[in-house]
Amino acid sequence: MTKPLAAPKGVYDVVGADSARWDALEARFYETAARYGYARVRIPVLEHTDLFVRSVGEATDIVRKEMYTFPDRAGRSLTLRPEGTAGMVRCFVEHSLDQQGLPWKASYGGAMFRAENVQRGRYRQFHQLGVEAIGVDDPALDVEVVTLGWDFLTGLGLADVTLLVNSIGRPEERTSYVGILGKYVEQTVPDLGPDDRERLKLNPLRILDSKDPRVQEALAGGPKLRESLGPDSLSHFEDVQSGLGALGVPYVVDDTLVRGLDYYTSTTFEYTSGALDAAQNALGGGGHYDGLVEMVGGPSLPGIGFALGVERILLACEAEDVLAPGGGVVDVIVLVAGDTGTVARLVVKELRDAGVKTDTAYGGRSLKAQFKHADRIGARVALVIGERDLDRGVITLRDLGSGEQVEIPVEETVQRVREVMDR
RNA sequence: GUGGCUGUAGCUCAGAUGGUUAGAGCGCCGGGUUGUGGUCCCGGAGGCCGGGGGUUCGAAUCCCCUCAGUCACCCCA
Repeated sequence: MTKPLAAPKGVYDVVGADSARWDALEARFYETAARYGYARVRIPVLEHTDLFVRSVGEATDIVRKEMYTFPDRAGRSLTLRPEGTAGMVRCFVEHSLDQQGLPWKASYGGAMFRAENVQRGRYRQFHQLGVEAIGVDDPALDVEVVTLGWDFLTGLGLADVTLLVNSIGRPEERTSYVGILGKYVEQTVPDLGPDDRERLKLNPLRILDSKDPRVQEALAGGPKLRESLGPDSLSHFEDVQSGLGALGVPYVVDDTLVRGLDYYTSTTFEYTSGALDAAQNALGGGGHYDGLVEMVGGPSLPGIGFALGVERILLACEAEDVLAPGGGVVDVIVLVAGDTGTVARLVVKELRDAGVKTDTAYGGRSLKAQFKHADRIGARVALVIGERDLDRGVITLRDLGSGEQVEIPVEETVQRVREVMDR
């Protein structure tokens, strides 16, 4: 016996009904995105490290301590993507997709990697579904993107979802606010904790997330980001809000909503679930990224998008008891009684060719055991290919739901099975 | 990365103060029904008690380390 090997920390297998739910979730997402005109693209999991350092931002936790980075055999530094937007923008730039009509609207999904400590709803390999719309600056496009995510989440049956929106303005507006804010906080709360001191140094806007009640109290009476925004930013944000209102999408303005990636500008938003534990309640989020395309080496074009966490959504669905897995793995199981294996396999093939999900019992076990197996895997119909019946040109069809059982001519198999399935 | 809690059969969990062959329920396999499941009855298989080291005559039980999970912080999906 070799030593049992387990999956590494923070990664896991998705098996059985969980996998079926996963498939259903993904299918719903891409279908929703397609209805909004977002076509699916597939981008690599591996990128040059520099892409993330430049786009996500050197000061972010992701880049500073959470990336899976390693040299390839030629010594180039590669990184397992910690998020999807950077790669999507790189794809857009690399293929000059701005030449194909703007905005470029695309959806994507897949595994992301961050070397964080593991918790429920937080893994080292986790999965996101997202969209990006690049090339046009129009508040109506913001509204479309935010609405798409909202439609998808609520369309799953989730009721306890809150949409938070904010505007963090242009970089220069933010810089001036950060200066005011930093001074204000330092003066009001001179003995800041180490966490907040670090925040102020590396990413001052995140002081707004402080857990220190004194800081929160000070912030309540302090300068607001909104007050540093220019008229363009303000009117853009107002248009977004009125656009959401016009479509009946409920939102909450949260002026402390600051996202952790450097490339965000202007509109930011987040979907949270009240059904999840407070610490891990974000289902997803996104925002505008107006300097990113240029930063990656493309033209100066704006973009907006979001990413949703598959694991978080699945957790929320579980908590709200929606997105129940559908039927069994197979509809029909073909059982063998006596020396009829050859005929049984032909019947199986015929059903499969006809598009019926079909399995059969292997291993030459007793009919009783075969029936138990049929029940176990959730088959709806059992066909018994029996030696005695076959002599008369018939097989036995049993409806496993009702227990009704009839003999049918073997050549009518597909047709009779369909009749049972349809009722 | 830091701290708390947890780790016994496929799953959920019992195993006071260390003491003989580590148990239950469910599940699985077989039989009762030589061709009939989901109910019932009977039987069986399946455990380096997460891993390593230590204390002890003796460790699932106590100590240390390690791995994994979980919760919180941090951060985010």
